[in-house]
Amino acid sequence: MAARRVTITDVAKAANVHASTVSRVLNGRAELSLLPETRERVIAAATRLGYRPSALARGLRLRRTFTLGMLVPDITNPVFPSIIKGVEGAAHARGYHLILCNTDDSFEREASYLRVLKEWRVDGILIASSSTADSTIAELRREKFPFVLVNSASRASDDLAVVPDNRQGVSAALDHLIELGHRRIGLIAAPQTTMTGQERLLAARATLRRHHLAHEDALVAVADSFSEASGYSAARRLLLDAEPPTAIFGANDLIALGVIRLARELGLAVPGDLSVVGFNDIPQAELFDPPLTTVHVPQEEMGIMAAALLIDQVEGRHIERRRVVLETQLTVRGSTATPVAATTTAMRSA
Amino acid sequence: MAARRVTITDVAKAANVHASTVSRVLNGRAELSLLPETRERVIAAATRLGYRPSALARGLRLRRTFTLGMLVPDITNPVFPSIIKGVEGAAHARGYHLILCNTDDSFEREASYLRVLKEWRVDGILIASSSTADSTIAELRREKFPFVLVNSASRASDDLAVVPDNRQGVSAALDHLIELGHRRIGLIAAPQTTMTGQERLLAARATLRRHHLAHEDALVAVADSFSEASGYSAARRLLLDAEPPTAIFGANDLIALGVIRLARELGLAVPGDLSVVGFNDIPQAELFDPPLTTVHVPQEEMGIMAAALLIDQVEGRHIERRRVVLETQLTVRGSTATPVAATTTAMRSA
DNA sequence: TAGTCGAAAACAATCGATTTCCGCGGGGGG
DNA sequence: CCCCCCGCGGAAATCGATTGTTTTCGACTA
Repeated sequence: MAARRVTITDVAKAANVHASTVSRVLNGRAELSLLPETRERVIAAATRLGYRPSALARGLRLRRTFTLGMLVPDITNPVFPSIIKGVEGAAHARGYHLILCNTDDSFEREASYLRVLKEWRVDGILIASSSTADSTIAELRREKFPFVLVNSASRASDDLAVVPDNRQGVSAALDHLIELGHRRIGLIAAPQTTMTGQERLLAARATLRRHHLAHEDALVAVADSFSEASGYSAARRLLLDAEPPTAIFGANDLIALGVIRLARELGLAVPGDLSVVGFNDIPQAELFDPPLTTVHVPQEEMGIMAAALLIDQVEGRHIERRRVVLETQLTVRGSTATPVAATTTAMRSA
Repeated sequence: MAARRVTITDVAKAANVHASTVSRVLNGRAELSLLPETRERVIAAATRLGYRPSALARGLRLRRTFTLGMLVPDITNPVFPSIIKGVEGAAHARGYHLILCNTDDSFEREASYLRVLKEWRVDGILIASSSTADSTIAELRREKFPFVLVNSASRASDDLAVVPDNRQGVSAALDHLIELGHRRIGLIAAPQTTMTGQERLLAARATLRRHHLAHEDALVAVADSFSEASGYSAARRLLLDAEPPTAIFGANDLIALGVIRLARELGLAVPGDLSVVGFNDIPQAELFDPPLTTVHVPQEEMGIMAAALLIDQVEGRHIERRRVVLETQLTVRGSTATPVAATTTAMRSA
């Protein structure tokens, strides 16, 4: 291995002072009385030796690490990189960095990582992992460990959270479909073990009810996960039905893409035979075939705000809103259109 | 804050032994002589108190952290999540975890993060950041700090690296275009400050030369980055030319998507008027409009192998191949076709 | 000239673990 | 009967920083 790392004592020796003096020079507040001459000598020695303080030792002593942990369920879901980017940027700007943990939608890995993060004494934790067991969160809450939920809130409304306005988004998506003339609208919900999954399904049902539309069980399928594959297989249950829907709302974009893939395989034209709407507006959504109509969520901003909220809490700053709800906006692209049946009807009646 | 953390001394007191004994019980090798009775007492106390050792203290003492750092240039580029997932999984399986750093293609952030990672005494570093300054790598090399390059190798062939076979991939892509009948093939290279950029451009030129095809400057544009936006603006320089190419090879998928976006805006049909090939085969590549013909790179596997290589090095295991080159495979989808001109010519000659 | 004050820097405790070195007591061999 | 060795586990040093407390020393005052 390389030559022994340079420690504070090495610098002290080189500058002919005591280690504590080095520490004071390097990060003491300005009002500390130190001879300018000493200060310079220390700084010179430190730079000459290329001294870098050990984050481990400092963290141990300070009981602070300036590090945040982040739990993400599946980093290959394109929403998350955007969120992470936001978090990372905001954290960096405020002098923190990030330990990222991919939980792969597994409770065990989530629990395991949470333990690891605590062992590392991260100053706070961001949880984007929507399936997070309530018990896990409850434990954090009980321990008063700083944490913020991103992209999915907990039932206990007092937890810090940054979320998209699911209700508004879902409602806009379905309003759009209905306005286009769709009456048989299929829903592919996300796992009901997740708050996001529950909220979006609830909102969808409410919207349909508001429009006095049927929302029979035959029109609802629950995907196993937020992935394209799950969307694909859940879509089977709707599209192979005797009376399939003319439009499908997927609880997120990947699910919607899964639907589109199946539709294509079945020879259904999208949006000709089937309209599809997603949720999130992942990057490149407009380059898909067809360009995806979806509910836009300000992903990077969500990350930025979550990091800010967490750091505010960590630093004991006053927090105004404990739950930040970000507005969403329906982005209409090419995957939705007037249903064929409706067109025919309209033409007949004309 | 919560009640004081449980330390090893607390456990020791509870079990009526000395702290050193607790340490021995909890992670002493089996051959250590300890009364089974003591062992049980300690374990009971530890679980009862919910003892979790401080990674900070342990790392300080052990001079090992079982943590890897990873530098990524742009996490929103869909190749990276796949690679990261591989790295993360492999690391986790071997008892390591990951600090992920998004450098945003900035030298400064890269340097800054590298410093941070060393301060944290990570056991090794994975560098996927293709633009990494040579000086940075040289420093790591000089310090004998364990590191592995992922997805892009350094010129110094002795560095550990896991890379796709750029030459083979690029050549397959261009062979394909040529076989389809394309003669004016445009190249959109990636930044020539990156090894990946250089290698792919070099390989492309070599392939064209092999086929005795022109590769005039008018047919080559260099993108500023590996992003869709850069691909888009670089494509301008080729497609707005008096005699535009009938096919374009983009140095990665995002660049290719940028080309497609521009083509669409210009009213060019892809692949009708313009064939496009990318590199990497990012997730969802087949769902784009048109489905992207691209060179498949085993991304997750690349991550897995890189992590394995790094950990092997960290643990002092013997390393067989210092540079792992993974095979690529051209995946033909919908974005490439016979050029219109060629068709016409063929028909004429028929 | 002794005493006081204050600035500057050294000393030492501490964070929480690991590990080397010892001490104690008992059993076996000489 | 004494000594040695071994099994068990305690004491203390160590990793590298930070920070409250002392010490030192020069200047100033009475």
